[in-house]
Formats: sequence, structure tokens, C-alpha cells
Amino acid sequence: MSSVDANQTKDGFFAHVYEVVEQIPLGMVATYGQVATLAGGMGKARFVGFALHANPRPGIIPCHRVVFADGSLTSGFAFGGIDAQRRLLEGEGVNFLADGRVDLATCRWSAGT
DNA sequence: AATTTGACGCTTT
DNA sequence: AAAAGCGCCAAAT
Repeated sequence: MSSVDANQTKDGFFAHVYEVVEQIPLGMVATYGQVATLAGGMGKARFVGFALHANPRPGIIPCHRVVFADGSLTSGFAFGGIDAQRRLLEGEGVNFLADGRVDLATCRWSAGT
């Protein structure tokens, strides 16, 4: 055992991802790349997806608030369908574009807001 | 122990 | 403007 806590060293980057995603306020969305960057891993955007799919905290981590860099939602097999996710975000107050994309221009979350 | 895959993002053709 | 490929690095098999 090192001086570090044996309680936190196991997740590393993933833990940061969960932290960041949990910080996303309602009515806002963040992109995988953005979360990855905030989590301290610029370029590890894919792991953000992995981390969210792992979903260690169902109900706590609003994975549906995390979208692609261009505002599109996850490939369809997640959440039970993009339409379901879109519905959810709309219910939270997120605006959508006619293309079926999240209006990042209005709902893009920033750290510290 | 090594190889393959992976909720992505960006650059290049 | 659109499509394809490459890159990141860790986890799962």
C-alpha cells in the first residue's frame, strides 16, 4: 500500500469521467471529447464512452447528457434508442436542431458554469 | 502475455 | 462538401 488511499487509485481516469459527467447540470449537455479533456485525458474521448458504458453508478451518471462532438447522440443502441435519448434531453430543457442533434450552441455545458 | 475492440475526434483525401 | 482513415490508451478476451 502506498501512501495513497487504497480507495481511489483503482479508477483513475474513469473516476474523473464519472465525476465530470455527474457535474453536468440539467438542461445541458457535454461532448465526449470535452468530458475527456475535463477529466484530464485529451484524446481519450473513446474511454469516456467506455467509462459511461461501464455505468458503475446507474441513475447517478446522466450518460444521456453526453453527446458527440458534433451534437449527435450515441449510435442508437444506447439508452434504448436515440429517439429515447432525444426525448429525455428535451424533457430536461435541452433544445434540439431540426437534424435531430442537440443544440450545442445553447446547451453546451462548460466547467464552472 | 498478447491481441482485438472500443458510447470518439480530428485531419486528410 | 462529404467520406475515409488514423490516432488514444485502456479494458476484456
